[in-house]
Amino acid sequence: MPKMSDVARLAGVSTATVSRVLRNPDAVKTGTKEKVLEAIHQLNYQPNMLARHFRRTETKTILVLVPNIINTVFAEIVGGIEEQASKNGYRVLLRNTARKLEREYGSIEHLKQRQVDGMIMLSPQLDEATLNEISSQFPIVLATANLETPKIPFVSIDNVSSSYKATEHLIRLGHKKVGHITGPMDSLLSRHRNEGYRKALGDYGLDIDEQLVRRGHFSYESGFEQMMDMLGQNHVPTAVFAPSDEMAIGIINAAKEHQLRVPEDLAVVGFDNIRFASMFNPSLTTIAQPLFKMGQRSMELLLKKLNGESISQTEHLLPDELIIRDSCGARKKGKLLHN
Amino acid sequence: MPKMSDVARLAGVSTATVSRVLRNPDAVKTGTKEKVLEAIHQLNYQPNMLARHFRRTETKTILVLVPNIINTVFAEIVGGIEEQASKNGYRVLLRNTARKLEREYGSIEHLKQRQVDGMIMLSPQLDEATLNEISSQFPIVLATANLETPKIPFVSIDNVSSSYKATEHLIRLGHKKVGHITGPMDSLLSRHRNEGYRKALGDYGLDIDEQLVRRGHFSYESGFEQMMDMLGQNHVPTAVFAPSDEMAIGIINAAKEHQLRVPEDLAVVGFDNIRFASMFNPSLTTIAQPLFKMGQRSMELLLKKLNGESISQTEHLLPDELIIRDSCGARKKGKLLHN
DNA sequence: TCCAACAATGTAATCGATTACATTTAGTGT
DNA sequence: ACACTAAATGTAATCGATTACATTGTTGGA
Repeated sequence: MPKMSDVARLAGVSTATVSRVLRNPDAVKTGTKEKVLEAIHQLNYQPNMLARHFRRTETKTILVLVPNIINTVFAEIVGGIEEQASKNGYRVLLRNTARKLEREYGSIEHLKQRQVDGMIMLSPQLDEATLNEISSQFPIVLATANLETPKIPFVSIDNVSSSYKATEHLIRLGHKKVGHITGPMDSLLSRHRNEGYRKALGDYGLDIDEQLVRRGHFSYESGFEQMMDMLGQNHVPTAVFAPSDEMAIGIINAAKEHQLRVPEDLAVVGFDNIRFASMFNPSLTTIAQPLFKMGQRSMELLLKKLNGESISQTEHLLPDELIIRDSCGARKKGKLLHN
Repeated sequence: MPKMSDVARLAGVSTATVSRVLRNPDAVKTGTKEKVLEAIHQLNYQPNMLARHFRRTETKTILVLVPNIINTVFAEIVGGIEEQASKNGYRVLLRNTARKLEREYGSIEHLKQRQVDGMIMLSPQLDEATLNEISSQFPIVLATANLETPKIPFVSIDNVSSSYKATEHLIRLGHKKVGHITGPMDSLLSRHRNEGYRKALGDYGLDIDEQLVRRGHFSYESGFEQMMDMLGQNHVPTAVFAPSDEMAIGIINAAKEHQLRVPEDLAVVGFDNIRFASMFNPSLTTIAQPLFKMGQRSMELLLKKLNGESISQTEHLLPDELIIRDSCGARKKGKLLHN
């Protein structure tokens, strides 16, 4: 494996000049440059990246922390990040936290040791104080995370307004008893989606019936179980808003177990617009998050930080969209009733 | 940021000793070791990994090449790889090839430049000669890939026997007209699944009706379209084997479009046992691949290579399983008809 | 023609951990 | 107590690219 000094010798110049040809070509005369490039070509020289990274204290690598890579929502964001990263000469280190707090802490070590230049955290669980602390020392960006007091750049959608929109849609279809199964309430994201739901009911003069609000945790299972339980009572909703598509599917399957037709007997709106939302039966009305774009944007922001550019805003809310399909009952034989 | 020489000074020893305490503690007297550890603690010293990696020409990082991270099948394998890697002090670099051959070639550069210690390729598209060439120079392992002439360790399931099993299951349920929509035929994996299907029909004395065999490419869309087309003909199967669950769902939806009931009018068996297989309606009978385990195993094999251990076998076929649910008609009211 | 000013190139120190080799210390057997 | 081996520690070179600073070359203007 030839090194820079070999190239220098062959080209009859110093290593400094070779280095300049590589990293700052304008500082070298054309003739010299050609000699060097020719030597590089002849020897098939590749710079030793480990040496470069060591010397420059940079890695051209970023860390992406994912709660669970198997979740398509995260996988899609990671896809966006990776695309934008590799387009800009950065590599992506993937780390699964399995939602364990200690693994999030562990990643800080990685930054401290300069093993990566920056980090993007998807749905971090660390508290804001800790996150701010990290952010003051290292370039980080958050994705799918909202902050109470935003000091760190983050990319998200407006979870309150999107949930409002979803709930409103059900209300405008004539539903008075709109239920909601929440995500885990220690997550601000879940609280926001809950807030949007409540706001919509309030704005339309509907009382919030706490019996129709259950706590879940985004999963199919929690949607199914909570809905089974709710339908076991004699007090039952005619529509439900779920903060994830998986949950919505669980809810629909629970309804089917109870011989209810969806959307006729129970209208359902989900969240995320995962790939299967359109394949399911009935196809899911849902809020589409621009996941891939969110990933790209997160990386763009991180790149700015890495290049020392200032980021004016911290909140980066991308537009979401209510996608109307069959699970809400707004479409009859391909025709839309409203919206 | 304190460095090793700072620790050495504080502990009153040489850097060599500090280095030994860190990497080869048995070579240092207990007393000295304690002094050094105390100094490390006092200074909150963290070794500079970039320096270490440079000096040792190793990165403790492996590259994982994925055709498409958004595909849950790959995401799950990556999950297994990541788990096993981080357990062993390795980090995982993720690279999406987007099924582009040039990106697979690009990854070889990464290896050449010693930016990673090894690589795991998921469903590589490179030809075997090229793969062998890479493998002779660098530690690599393949996952979800079968090889015609196996010289490189790879982890897979036996795609022929699993497809045989799936098809046989349909035949034993009484079906004579069993169709198949294939994956892309430039992939050995697809050809193997096709082979298993044909073998089963042959073994049970059924002729292969080429009108019932269509070419697709694993996707929902291709399943839907091919099935729509097939059902448009007057020559129609009573059962279909699909080489992916996504495709199976597409097939079922196409059947529904044609007012066919599944499994009564058309029995369907899928492949992969993705998360949604059990949530779909009807729930999918499918071949379960141990994806997470396949990821783990791939990493285990790579670790062996990285540690210079010899790997006796190249073929590592993990057990798959036929999961019987509702889409094949073998279960009636919770009871199994056979198997 | 000569010198100032700048461009181009070279010299050598540097990044921080590792490790071959040298030296010192401890331990063993007679 | 002595010689000798083994254990413990130290010294200093090394990995390869980068870059501050030094030196040489070039150009334009008087």
